[in-house]
Amino acid sequence: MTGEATRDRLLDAAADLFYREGVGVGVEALSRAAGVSKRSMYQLFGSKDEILAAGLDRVGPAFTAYLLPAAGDESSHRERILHVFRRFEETSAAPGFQGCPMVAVSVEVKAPEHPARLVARRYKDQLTAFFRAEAEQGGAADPERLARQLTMTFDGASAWAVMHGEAPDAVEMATVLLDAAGVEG
Amino acid sequence: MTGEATRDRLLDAAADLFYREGVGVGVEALSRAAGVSKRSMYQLFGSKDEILAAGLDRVGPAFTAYLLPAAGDESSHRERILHVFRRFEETSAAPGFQGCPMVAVSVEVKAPEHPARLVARRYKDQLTAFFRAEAEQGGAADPERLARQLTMTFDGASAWAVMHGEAPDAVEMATVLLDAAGVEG
DNA sequence: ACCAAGGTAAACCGATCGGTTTCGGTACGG
DNA sequence: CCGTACCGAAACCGATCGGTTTACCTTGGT
Repeated sequence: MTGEATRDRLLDAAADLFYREGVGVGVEALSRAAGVSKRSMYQLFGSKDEILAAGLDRVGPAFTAYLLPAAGDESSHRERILHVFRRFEETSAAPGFQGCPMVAVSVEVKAPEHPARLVARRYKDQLTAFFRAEAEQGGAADPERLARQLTMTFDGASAWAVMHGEAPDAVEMATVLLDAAGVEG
Repeated sequence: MTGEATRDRLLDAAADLFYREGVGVGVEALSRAAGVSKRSMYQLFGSKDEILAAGLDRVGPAFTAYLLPAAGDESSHRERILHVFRRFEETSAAPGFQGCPMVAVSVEVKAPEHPARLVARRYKDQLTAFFRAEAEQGGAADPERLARQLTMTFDGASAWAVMHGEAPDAVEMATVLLDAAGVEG
């Protein structure tokens, strides 16, 4: 097996396992689940922390691509923003939903400068940047502020879903904020 | 030392340590930090999980008392709600803030029926219930919905603070929602 | 003065932690 | 046809995991 494939299998398993069971899972269990020997793991990465960060970085693009509207999307800026919250409501209702993976890692890893936390923040900032750009083009009174509020709505709804086992109405709340900011569509 | 005091010292240390370092801390470290022998720990509680739940339950009342306005408070319902977010902004700016302890435990512990998660949800529901009561008396169009939105604002702001190391403007966002729901004051 | 009750310290249990190393293959390029 | 680069299996390292147990000590009530 080529090194690329080994690396991919490892990181996929890492992302999945760390999300489902928490960052406390041991490298032994990870090795087993990934079908990759510890030897190979430690030749590809220097430590479990690096694997955690790289695993997050691997699912990051899928995370973004799933939430954001498709490339050729033609709907209004308001609708493009609401698309994110519709996607959210889909996933958060599914069994086994453990909250936003970026937030989960940031909460579980206490060291603020841990590489995985930097990765998590990067993807979360991507989401906020998307909101800001759409808010701006949508004519929001204060795009920066609205973007921050929408991101908080996303993560607040995520926390609600974790604690109550059911998705709250995130689209509705985003709508209120869009209305207040004067984003039509 | 009386049994009460031992129990209290243990639970205080547990709440503090589990919050600061995560639920992964070992019972050995907890025993050391609390100044309570493992023997005593396991006579008072049956397992680490029970200690975790009991520790959360011990700080719960302080958590609620800190956020909610004082008993004899005379301000408007709107102001009483905003009081919670002002309190939040105080704490979330402090160094070592790791997010809402109730959410943190719910994220770190993956088993949905873990006793500690039931405790966490109970206190979070207390907060939502407070919002709902104030929203109702404040003349909100849909008190239940507003209460849910305010709780999501609280937890969303908490997540933002964890990821960015600085408190977002939660009071401002709550204000937008109060305005939209027609709560004056 | 004495005896439980309840505390501590510390050894101990098997399992697992993150991480390293050894060994034996096996596939591929010269 | 052979070297070598990569791989997996598994032993191994000291440390720690959650939890139990033994042995000793302090304290308060009678």
